[in-house]
Amino acid sequence: MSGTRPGRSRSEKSRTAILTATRDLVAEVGYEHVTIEGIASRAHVGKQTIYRWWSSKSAILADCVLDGFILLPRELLPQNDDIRIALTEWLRNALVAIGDPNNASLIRGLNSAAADDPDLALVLYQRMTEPYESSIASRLDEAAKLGELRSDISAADVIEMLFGTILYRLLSRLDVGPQVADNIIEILFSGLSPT
Amino acid sequence: MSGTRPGRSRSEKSRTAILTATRDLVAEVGYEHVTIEGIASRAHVGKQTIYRWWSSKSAILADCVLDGFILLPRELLPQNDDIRIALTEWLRNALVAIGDPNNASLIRGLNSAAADDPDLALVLYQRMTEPYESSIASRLDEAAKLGELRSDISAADVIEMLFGTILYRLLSRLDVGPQVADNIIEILFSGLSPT
Amino acid sequence: MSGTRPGRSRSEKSRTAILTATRDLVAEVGYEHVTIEGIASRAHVGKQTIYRWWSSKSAILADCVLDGFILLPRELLPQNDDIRIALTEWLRNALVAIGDPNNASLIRGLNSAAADDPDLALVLYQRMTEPYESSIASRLDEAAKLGELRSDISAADVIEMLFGTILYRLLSRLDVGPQVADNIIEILFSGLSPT
Amino acid sequence: MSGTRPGRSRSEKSRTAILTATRDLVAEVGYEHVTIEGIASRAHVGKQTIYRWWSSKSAILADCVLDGFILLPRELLPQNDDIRIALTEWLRNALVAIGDPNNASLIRGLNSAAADDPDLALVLYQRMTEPYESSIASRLDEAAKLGELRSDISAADVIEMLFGTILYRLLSRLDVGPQVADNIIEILFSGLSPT
DNA sequence: TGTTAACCGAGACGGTACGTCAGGTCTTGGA
DNA sequence: TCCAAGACCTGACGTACCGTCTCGGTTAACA
Repeated sequence: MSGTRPGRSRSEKSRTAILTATRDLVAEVGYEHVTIEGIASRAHVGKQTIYRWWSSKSAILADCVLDGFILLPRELLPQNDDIRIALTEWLRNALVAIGDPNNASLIRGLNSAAADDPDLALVLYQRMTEPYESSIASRLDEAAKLGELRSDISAADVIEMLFGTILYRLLSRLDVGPQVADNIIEILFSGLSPT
Repeated sequence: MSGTRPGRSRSEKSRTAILTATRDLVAEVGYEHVTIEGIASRAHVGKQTIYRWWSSKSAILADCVLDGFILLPRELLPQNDDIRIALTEWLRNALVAIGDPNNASLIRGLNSAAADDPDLALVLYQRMTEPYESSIASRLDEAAKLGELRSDISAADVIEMLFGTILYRLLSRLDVGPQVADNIIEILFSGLSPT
Repeated sequence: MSGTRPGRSRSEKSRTAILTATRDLVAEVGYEHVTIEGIASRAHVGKQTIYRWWSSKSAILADCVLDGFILLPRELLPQNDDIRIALTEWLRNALVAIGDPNNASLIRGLNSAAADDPDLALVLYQRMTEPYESSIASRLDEAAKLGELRSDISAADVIEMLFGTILYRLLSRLDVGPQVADNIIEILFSGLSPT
Repeated sequence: MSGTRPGRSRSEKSRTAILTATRDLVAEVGYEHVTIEGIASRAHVGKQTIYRWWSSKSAILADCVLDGFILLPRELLPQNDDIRIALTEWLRNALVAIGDPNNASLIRGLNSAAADDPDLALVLYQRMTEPYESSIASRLDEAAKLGELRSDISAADVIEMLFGTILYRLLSRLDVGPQVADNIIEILFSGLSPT
């Protein structure tokens, strides 16, 4: 009653080589200029081995993300008492990380892949932001319970505004300097209305 | 006494046909699946005529934007006395417009083009958002003068947060329903801090 | 225990289809109007398959000749006791064969290919005339031994004059009627000097 | 009742420049690689000026020949008393002339043009060989009258054999050394039959 | 002395074919 | 059954020329 089939089993070595090569190539030349043949060549792998396990370039990239081959520097939310200071710090770190050309290329690549394969966009964006979201969301909820924040605001909406602002800066500019972190947090916390 | 060069002059008809075909194809099949040959064929134009005037697919798309062939529904800021109500209305309209599949495809296409050609991203994003930005910015400034808004906040930062949030929703989801407009504006105006 | 390289081996079917299509197209439209795309299309073959194995149009034609895909009607020298009658018969047959429009087109094509690719001319002309030459040369030598011909004359020179005369007629005229065979042989055997 | 039309008349300068450029290009790169654009560029002439007066590449080449822009070194038949010595000398000179790479290229080019445009072949070959033929033919006739040659042989046939042999050597070999002149003349005069 | 019409160089136009790159499939021999 | 290698057909790439069609400008005969 074993589920094992006859024949040679999948080569973990090839799988790893393919995902590594894909991630590196996306960072180096951009998603659009990555080719299956280029991946196969760099990974010392036959094209058929790629097509046997993945259906498209974006699917490989998706696995890169799901298997942790692509990992933005996971800036954990600093354990500061003041939620506002913690968030400012985190945002500034995130902007610095994104400022690294390698990371920026990767994000732009993921962005292209998502634009090309809308069904994939959900998976990609969720996995990319998930680790950050969970820590931020719990911190926001906690702060709300402590009365440091309004409690009638959805953490998801806040996070969406944060990530959207970061992504927009990345896509619309070549530089994504961290200097705006303070402004964003100020607006986010105090709002536009005069006091 | 003239600076005109010898030879037949550029055909405005061909130029228009190429830009129109490009815009339509991007909306129909997505930026990555648009081919120069496809554009030439649809525009009844020789490939060389395209390559004579543009250096790449993204350059054509850039001209589509610069020449107004791609124009998101230009939602003017409603002339409401209350800046907050006006902005909410505008954001809701914008989200509805972006919810139209045709517009969404175009934006996704522009996004891909920008990701592939970073030097172009600046032009693209600026021209895309320019008409909205100017009207919103002046309205924000005006409101700040009237004391309806804080005056120590950069309108550019606010606008960036608005557009970022919209773009993020578009890219990370298949639907971009207008129902979140209220939440966003609420956060933007009142901030997260408890009153 | 084998020198075979890895990978799929060359398709004999494609090779044959390409050579056949080339030969037919040269005969149909003339060498100059044959295109690689036309060959590929007629042979139901990818262009790359052609370029993988041949470097130019003339190289394909060379292989057509070397592999026997182009074969002028191999007029064997009639087994007549009299060398002169045999040669006259043969020359007349050759002129008739060359008079066939299909054959004439092929020869014209080979001629163009040779003119375009001098390094190839040698191979082409040798292979084209080889079957005739060997039979004629041996017959001439034999006749010389029997005292029917002068023995101080190079058979190669004689053959060259024969083929040259035929080719010249083919290239310089639209018709290459067989009626001159007698004249040529008469000159060749008896010479111009008065008896 | 004058036939002259109003308007600018044809530029002789352009016509000359076109024919010169064509002749030079054929000699330099070979007939097949000569392009109309190349001719226009080299002659500092608009393409339209070429198409206004000629219908094809081969037609230009025909005019080159007809107008004397292409002229093989016109080896006149030496005025030797002995027709045989005169012919040998002439043939040797002709083979030397054809041995010059520039001339060989031109002849190969004319040959290609003729192969491509059979209706043109007649004109081309006739004009190319005409000057030689006339002098040789008259000399042969004269010799026949003097009893130095058989009188029942068509001079045209003899000339054909001579030119055919030369052309064949040119096309089938890279070198066309003059050393065979004696052999050819010997065969031509004495024939193959044993004395 | 204009006017008219055909010429001229230049060069953009819609196309065809070039030779190359990559896509996704199929076929080798070997693990 | 998987694997690396690599040939296969397909289709798009960006370029070179084709033959045609404007451009502004020149040049001759006619009015």
